[in-house]
Amino acid sequence: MSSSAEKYDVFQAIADPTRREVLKLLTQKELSISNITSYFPMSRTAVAKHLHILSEAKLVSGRKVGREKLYRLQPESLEELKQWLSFFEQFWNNKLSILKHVVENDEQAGLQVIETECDEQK
Amino acid sequence: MSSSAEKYDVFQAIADPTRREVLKLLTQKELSISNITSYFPMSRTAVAKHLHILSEAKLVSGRKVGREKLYRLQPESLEELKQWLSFFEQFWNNKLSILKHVVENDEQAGLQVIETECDEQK
DNA sequence: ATAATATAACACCCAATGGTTTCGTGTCAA
DNA sequence: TTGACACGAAACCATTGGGTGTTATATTAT
Repeated sequence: MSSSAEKYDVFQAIADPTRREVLKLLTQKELSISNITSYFPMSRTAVAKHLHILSEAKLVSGRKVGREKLYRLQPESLEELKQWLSFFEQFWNNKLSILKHVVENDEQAGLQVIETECDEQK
Repeated sequence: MSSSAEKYDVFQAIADPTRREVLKLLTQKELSISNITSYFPMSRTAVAKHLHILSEAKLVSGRKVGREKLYRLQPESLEELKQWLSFFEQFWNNKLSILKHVVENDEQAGLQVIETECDEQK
């Protein structure tokens, strides 16, 4: 690891529950690696690796303060995720309205009904 | 019964570029496995595995039609991702002021509280 | 200076991932 | 019925990821 090229993008970075929890922690304030480690049942080295991955994805940034390294959130990088999501938003709003229609007419099976119901081909 | 013990959640499902591409394809219309495979430089089995993962994450659903299995997008599951994202949204434009505010008033322990707490722009 | 602390840098292990191929089964069409 | 097609399941393999521990280095405190 420790490659110069970035192997991790935002999508991979947030795929891990531990890393998502770290991000949540960092919304509070800057934290050192050891400090963050105290919240998790794993070694400091493991947490440092997670932080390195988050750092590659530009979701956090670390600055050296004395002998500690303080990490802080860099939430702007989540913009990429938001934009990716917005592409699908139109589709699932559409789906939800259809779902509502289905539920109104037949309200037993819910989500599973839809897959045999609406099939608009382009 | 909301199923149980799913190996793959939404976050892991979208971590893979191939799977994201599959989702994009499925926004157009239902597609069979072989049809989807034609878009990728990998075997049909590999694509089927990706589809299985997407299915576990409830991002797609498949129905058998004759000897084909047609997959369709199930974008409602992206709602979970959207909600996760919305938690951080409040931080990435005015993160400095909020961060300062949080540090001054309260320390940790309130991770879950914060999402209902500070949603006002300063 | 010395000791204690915090992080970095490695080497190593195990499990999971992502791909392959092969084989079997059910389905559609001559 | 026969054969091509679409899929599923399983075995298999290479690579990577996340975990461990150990050691090294730099900073702070005494």
